[in-house]
Amino acid sequence: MARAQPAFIARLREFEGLAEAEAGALAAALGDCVEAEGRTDLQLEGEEGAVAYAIEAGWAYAYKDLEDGRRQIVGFHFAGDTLGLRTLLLRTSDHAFRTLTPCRLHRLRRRDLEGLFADHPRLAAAVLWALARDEAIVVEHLVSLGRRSAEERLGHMLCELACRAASRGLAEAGAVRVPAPQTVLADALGLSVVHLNRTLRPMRERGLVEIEPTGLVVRDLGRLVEEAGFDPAFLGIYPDDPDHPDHML
Amino acid sequence: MARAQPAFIARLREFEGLAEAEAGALAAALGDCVEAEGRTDLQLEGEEGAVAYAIEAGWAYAYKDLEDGRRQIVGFHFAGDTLGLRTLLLRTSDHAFRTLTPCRLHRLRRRDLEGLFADHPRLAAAVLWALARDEAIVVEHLVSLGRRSAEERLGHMLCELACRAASRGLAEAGAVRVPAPQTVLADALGLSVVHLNRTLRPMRERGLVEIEPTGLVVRDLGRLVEEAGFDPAFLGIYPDDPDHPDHML
DNA sequence: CGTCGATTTGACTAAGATCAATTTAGGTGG
DNA sequence: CCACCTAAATTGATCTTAGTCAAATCGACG
Repeated sequence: MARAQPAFIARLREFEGLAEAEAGALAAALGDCVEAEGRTDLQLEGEEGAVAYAIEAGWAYAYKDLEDGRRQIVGFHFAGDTLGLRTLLLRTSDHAFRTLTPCRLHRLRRRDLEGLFADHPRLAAAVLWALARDEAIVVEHLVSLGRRSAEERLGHMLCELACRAASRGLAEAGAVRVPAPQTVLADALGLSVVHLNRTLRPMRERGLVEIEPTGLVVRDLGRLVEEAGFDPAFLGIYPDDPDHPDHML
Repeated sequence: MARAQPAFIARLREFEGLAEAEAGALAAALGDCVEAEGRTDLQLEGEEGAVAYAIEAGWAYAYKDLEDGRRQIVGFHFAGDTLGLRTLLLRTSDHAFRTLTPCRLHRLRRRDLEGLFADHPRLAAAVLWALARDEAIVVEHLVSLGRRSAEERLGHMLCELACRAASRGLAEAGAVRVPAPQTVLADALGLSVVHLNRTLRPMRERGLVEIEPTGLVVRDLGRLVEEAGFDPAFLGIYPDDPDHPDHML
């Protein structure tokens, strides 16, 4: 029985014209899905050595804990994204991953990945591209933390998340749900929960976002993008081109 | 006449056992060096399309300007590092590069890189590794900006730079010179120059660093690493292993 | 009904920014 | 050699942003 193509492969193919054989080999390496509960840490070490994941469904995030309990969230990931690939490549484990919602994940073992690159070299180039794109997002996040005010950071991050999610079809009725509690958003933005909450208020009053028990909902992405002065170019997304597959909302 | 191996190739080889043919092809693609003056922006577009650089000598940094003049420096780069590779791969140009000192650079054209990956697929894996390592550094920087105090940030960044520089043989008599004025350090750390200067003072008084006209000099890296609680694991450097080639100072 | 985590609000504090001089040190021209 | 210029470094005074502490509220769920 033929199965639908894994989300990670679909995303790679948007960029690199992968041959059937390559896509097939990658699909074989991805194998079956594991289920993970919401709000749990993901294991990066299995019985067979280091693993990374390709997300099939659900949201997760990468974070780093400091010794004294402070925590910085590095980025959010969902269907089509990869988790821990860098860690797998570098053989270090400098940070951790945690689910926000229940997730369906493909395991990626280092051994399999190495074999894959040896047999299908173009896959290395494709993964290289995926990694470059992830890094562009991290860099933009870094710029926000270094030089933008709380309000600007929040606006930019919500734009980034909503644009990415929308471009992968995760918008519901024109709205994008970010299934993260405020504690998590605060740790991503380098803010205290209290200050995040206060920064959020004016945005809620203007109808840009809404807080629901299941997470924050971006109600008016267009206006948010405009008010935040957000430029989605670094995402490789083209929101103004209705003919482009990434056109959203 | 045989020339010494470019620094970038030497660095790749530390990690991936590249065959002679691969190293030779990469060396051919790198070609001759360009000279760049200190304190000048690097062009990312040439007559032949987008270019990136592999640094042979000198220091440079990647930065992003915001509309209103604020600036965030993303990272510092020197011999063996690459500049603009991500931009080249993604075909976007979301930030810029500027030299600190006079630099000797190899140009890397997109066309050449694509041909290289097609002919020598293991090079794609090697570059993938280099990119992963760069990203680990960016992530650590991001954590600093989000959750560490000015003093902690400064300590960590100096450790990172000094460890990296030392591991590539850029230490002089046990000291590492970071050829950056305080304005640049401040923009990297997300601080004002005034506050950076004040944060620097206690470190100078304790003899950890020194300010000289040509830049900041890290005098006692060991103590700095200890006081900052810096863990160089994410750099892929092993300072405590005298047998390892990365052993420093 | 009670509990627990998440959210919200108020009052106060602190880290770091901003503004405004002043000093320093190299480099330049005379 | 000296006067002068400029970019960088330094210092003081004041202001703002965001953090901390503490308490109250809310909502889902057993």
